[in-house]
Amino acid sequence: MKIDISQKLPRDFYLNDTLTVARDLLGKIFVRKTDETILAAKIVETEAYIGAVDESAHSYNGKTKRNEVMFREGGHLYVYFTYGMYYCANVVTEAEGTGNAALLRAMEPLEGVDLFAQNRFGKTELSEKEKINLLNGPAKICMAFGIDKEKNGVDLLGDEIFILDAPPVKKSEITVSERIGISKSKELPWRFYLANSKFISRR
DNA sequence: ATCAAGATTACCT
DNA sequence: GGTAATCTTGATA
Repeated sequence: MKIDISQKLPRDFYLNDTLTVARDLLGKIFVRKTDETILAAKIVETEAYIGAVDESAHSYNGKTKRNEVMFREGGHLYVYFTYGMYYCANVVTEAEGTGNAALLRAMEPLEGVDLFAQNRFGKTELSEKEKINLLNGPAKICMAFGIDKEKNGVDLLGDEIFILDAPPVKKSEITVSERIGISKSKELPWRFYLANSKFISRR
């Protein structure tokens, strides 16, 4: 696959309404580039977190040292540590100070599968089940891409981690549901995924 | 100062 | 289906 950085999503994409950005991220290509390697995957599942009204958002009770990046201008990467062992990555949305983001929940591997496999399982010969399991969860994405607290706050308009545009996904291919793994504001239908993807975190 | 919860995953039966 | 692992954060039970 050719990585064409002229296709990088512009700042304006991230400044839109959070639910719109979360939905429109489906089908886009998440990329991490280093000197030696390119890792790329298609986003197939996201969730929106909106601080002002959403009790489950980290930003609900205002800015803290942990969630400071969520309050930056849209287009930054918010990485947090949870359960004592995992990282999860979000795309910050809307204007500076709003405290909103879209959680990256699942992706389909495109480029750099051997490195994804090495980072996740310590080997490159994978079973069919392991291939499906490379990126089908928020913490798995961070393991496979090698994303940790060092990447918290990275600007997605930079050259290391960014998202490439792709043709819009048909509305009929998108399923909307309640979010996963939260205990508050469960009823909000803010999870978006590609209904026909094999790489969704949970059915 | 203390402590419960946590935007999860892997492995068990 | 169920639960252990593991530790930072932030509210103060």
